[in-house]
Amino acid sequence: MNYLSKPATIKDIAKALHISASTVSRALNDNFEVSTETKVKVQAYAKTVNYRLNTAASTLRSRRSYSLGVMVADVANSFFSQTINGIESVAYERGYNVVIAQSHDSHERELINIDHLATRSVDGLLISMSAQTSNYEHIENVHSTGMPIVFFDRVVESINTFKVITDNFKTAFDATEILISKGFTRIAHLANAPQLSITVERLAGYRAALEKHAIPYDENLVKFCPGGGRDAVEVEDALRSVLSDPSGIEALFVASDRIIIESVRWLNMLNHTIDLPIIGFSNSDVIDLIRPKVSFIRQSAFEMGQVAARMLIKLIESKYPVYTFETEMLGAEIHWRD
Amino acid sequence: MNYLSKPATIKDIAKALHISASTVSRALNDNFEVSTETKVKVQAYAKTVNYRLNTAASTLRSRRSYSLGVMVADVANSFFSQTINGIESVAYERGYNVVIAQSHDSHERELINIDHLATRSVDGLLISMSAQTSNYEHIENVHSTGMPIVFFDRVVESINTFKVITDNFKTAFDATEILISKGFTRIAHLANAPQLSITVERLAGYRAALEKHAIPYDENLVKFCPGGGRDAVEVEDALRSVLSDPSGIEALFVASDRIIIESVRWLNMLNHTIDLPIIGFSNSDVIDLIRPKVSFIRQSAFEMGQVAARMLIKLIESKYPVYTFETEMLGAEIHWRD
DNA sequence: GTGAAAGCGCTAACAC
DNA sequence: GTGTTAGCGCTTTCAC
Repeated sequence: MNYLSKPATIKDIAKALHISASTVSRALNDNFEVSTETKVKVQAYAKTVNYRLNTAASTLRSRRSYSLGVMVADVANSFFSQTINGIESVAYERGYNVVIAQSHDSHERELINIDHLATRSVDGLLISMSAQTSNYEHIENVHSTGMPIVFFDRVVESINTFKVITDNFKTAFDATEILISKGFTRIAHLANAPQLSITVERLAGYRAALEKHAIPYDENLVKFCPGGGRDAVEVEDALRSVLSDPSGIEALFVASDRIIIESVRWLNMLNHTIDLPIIGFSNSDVIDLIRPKVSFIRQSAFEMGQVAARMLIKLIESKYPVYTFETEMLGAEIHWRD
Repeated sequence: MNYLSKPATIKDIAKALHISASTVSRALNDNFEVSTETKVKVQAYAKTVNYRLNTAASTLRSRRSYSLGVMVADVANSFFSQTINGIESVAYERGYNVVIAQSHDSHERELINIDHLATRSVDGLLISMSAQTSNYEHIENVHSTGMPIVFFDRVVESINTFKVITDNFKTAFDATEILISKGFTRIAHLANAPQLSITVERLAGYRAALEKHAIPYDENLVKFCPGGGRDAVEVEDALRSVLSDPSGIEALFVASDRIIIESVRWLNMLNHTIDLPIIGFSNSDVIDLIRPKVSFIRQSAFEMGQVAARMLIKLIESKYPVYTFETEMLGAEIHWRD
């Protein structure tokens, strides 16, 4: 317990073992040029003195930090926490750390955090956009410095890089069609913030399904929640609006977890006077315990994290500049509950 | 869009402005010795060239990273995500970054992550122990290097530093007493992993309440979940065991969010043949929507994060070694639901 | 297979 | 109020 003793450095080890600092560095990095003998000796000694790499020095010199920055709206959101777990699983396996930041769907917070992450010497960035962002200058800024970026879930069309998304169009289409197959035609759609890529895609899927079945699209049945459902009042307003539609509604298609929760909460407050089939996007692990029952669409969040992390590491480790970028689409599972 | 151009350094700015690098550094750090004139000039120019501090260099030189490491079991756990938000709110205000790592309640993962965090040059650590940890050598190791540490929620008694906890004894006592006041005497207790501080404290509160009301303590009604409820089977086994008690049980006191969820899920699978009042610790924001209804104990998670962060920053910024440490206790709210 | 030397970008003592 | 200088701990050529 040598309290407050300065951590041992490579130099210390070199001195103690009567070899050069460069050899110690090589031995610790398992460099093939070093003899097994010295490697073992160095590594053993390093352990006894509780040696810890000074990442700052290493990063400064090698220009590699072996850490990935992740930017999500909220870690409390099940979808994102699952994505993070996917990212971590790949990152750790490949020798990378993960640094997480939250935008809380605020453009300002996102701006600051992207900047923090970028300056905090990460080797690359995994980004899912905040609901309140419609100006992408801050992203373009770091991207233009050569920082590798991969978007997931909520992407920016105009920035040319790797992206991983759910097949939102198809999934929303299928979900809407299920409602139609149950005989519902007056289907309200509670959407997320209008500028999000996922919002646009899901709405398009919903519209396409209506169209296919010759159900007229009624814009009064579509309500956006600019705060992403973060504000209970906006959800309440949206719900109230579609529920008071003169022609009535028969079912509800909800584009996000948080909006589902607030909708259900509000419906519960009305003491179950309204019986409305609900289907929506949710990766919550307790959605099955919530009453009234909601049917849900589960995205492949963990897998999305994995794919995104693999893309990013590929980008980081590429010896040559990458000019061709792919967008990978993942499927989702629809769980219908009567 | 000078694509792939190397980021500007302090030297570049110095050269362009015909001043020295140190003045630039001072100007960027808003040092009082620098004239307002040069400050403005430097900061303006820095902005035009999109200057970003190289944290690695800064940290290496100043031995300060202005970032706090946080170690929790799971960011998906509402209690922890709320704590993290509290930590962030204080950290940002005081100019610190937050780096989050998850143990997933695995001792091995915790070991690796503590090491990563420590080497990732954070100025201090906020730690909530994993459920599966009973050997604290890895913590003692980093602590002995002089790394400031603050424990929150799940603390290690034997390590002498600042700690923030919920008053688990009192809260568990009160909750148990509520059940008793409703006329229940056969109250089962589903506990978290036995080595966690919170488990011990909550169990003690439960016992004390029984004792006060002269209800005999029956160890058959107390079941631990070593995995912290991470494994549905362990919860199922625990439940099955107390439910099959020959003398029967009348109510359930559950010590953790995850264990509540798994309990409710299992009870639901039995098709509501069992009607059992449940009270438990939960910071979930959807606990009110779950059926059957559960009464819940809400900890001051956000506040706990704030207090812990303040303590840590105090520790970090202290000019002199700190020898007297406090443990702060926070209250919790009990929400009874009929 | 190992060593010597240079330097990453920044900060902070010291000088004036 | 500003400049000079040294060096944080590490990696990586270039020698041999």
